[in-house]
Amino acid sequence: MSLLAPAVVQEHLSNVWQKPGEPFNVSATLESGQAFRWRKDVAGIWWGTVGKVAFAVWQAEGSPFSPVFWESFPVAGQTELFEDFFRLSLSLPTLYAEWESAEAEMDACIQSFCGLRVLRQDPVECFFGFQCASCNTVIKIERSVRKLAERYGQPILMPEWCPFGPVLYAFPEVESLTSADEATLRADLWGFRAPRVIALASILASEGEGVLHRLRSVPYMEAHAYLCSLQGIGAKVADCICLFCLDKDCAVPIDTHTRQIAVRLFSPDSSSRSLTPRVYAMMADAYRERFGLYAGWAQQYLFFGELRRAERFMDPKLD
DNA sequence: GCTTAACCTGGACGC
DNA sequence: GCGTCCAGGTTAAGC
Repeated sequence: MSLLAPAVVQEHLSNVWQKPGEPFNVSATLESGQAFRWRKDVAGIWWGTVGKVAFAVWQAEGSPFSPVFWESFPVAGQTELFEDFFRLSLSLPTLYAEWESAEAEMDACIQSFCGLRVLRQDPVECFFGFQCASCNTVIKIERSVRKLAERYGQPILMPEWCPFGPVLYAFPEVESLTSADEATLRADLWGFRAPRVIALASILASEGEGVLHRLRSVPYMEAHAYLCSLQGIGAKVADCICLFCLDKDCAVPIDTHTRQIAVRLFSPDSSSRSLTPRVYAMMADAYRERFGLYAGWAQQYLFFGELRRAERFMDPKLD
């Protein structure tokens, strides 16, 4: 493994993030199922957008303590936004010590995904991205969300050396989605979720600008209750939104993977029980009791480990 | 309070 | 090539 950045990185990514003793694993962070529109090119550079700003990010693979090179577009050097999105002000080693003493299985996850961070995404993109997740596969979610941005989002002009085209697209404004066409969304694989997108956009638009952003400043339970009150949003999607964009670090989304983990680690007797609201709450509380205020972050490590295990089971060549 | 079926559809898998 | 099953969920009806 070489820590030497490719020529294209040295030439074009002029900003560097590195903090002694503080890990940041770019690939694990962006591959762990939190965000659906980041893509890696052949040089290993990750490309994605945060609001109306596009980023290119590179780090030597498998080296979470190595420098991270990055650039933003169209305005260069958006350090505050970069550090905010990747939550780089949060120190992980302290959390690791707490998690390892709470759960033996965390040790292997931390070894494997050291530096994985929970993102602070744009609430509108996160909200609609996880709309697409119900009864779906990650590949199809990524395709559908990307299509949505291309149809209704604002283009961001990219430099000629960007391999993903002359423009990337910002995620659409809520107002743009209120006038989206259901048949078009269905053609983009949104399926039965298509009318929900339009209906939810109308509700959010009627609530006034920034209704989702305002949830960042209310307690977790209040934000979760508001999201669950919306037609088509259940406890799992509400928890994904709370964790990945609303600063609710204790939110624990219980899906098929995190449920398997909970059964294995905390409550083997619940393996045959249906995931009713009561069982959902019980499992999420079990994570919080064990991992504390950052239970959602700990869950993300265990979730990613489970995901990787499932991928290896499907395709042994990955070993 | 729990179980079940319906909602879309691409891809994997078995035949 | 074709049929069947599954996937990061939610909802409402029936019990």
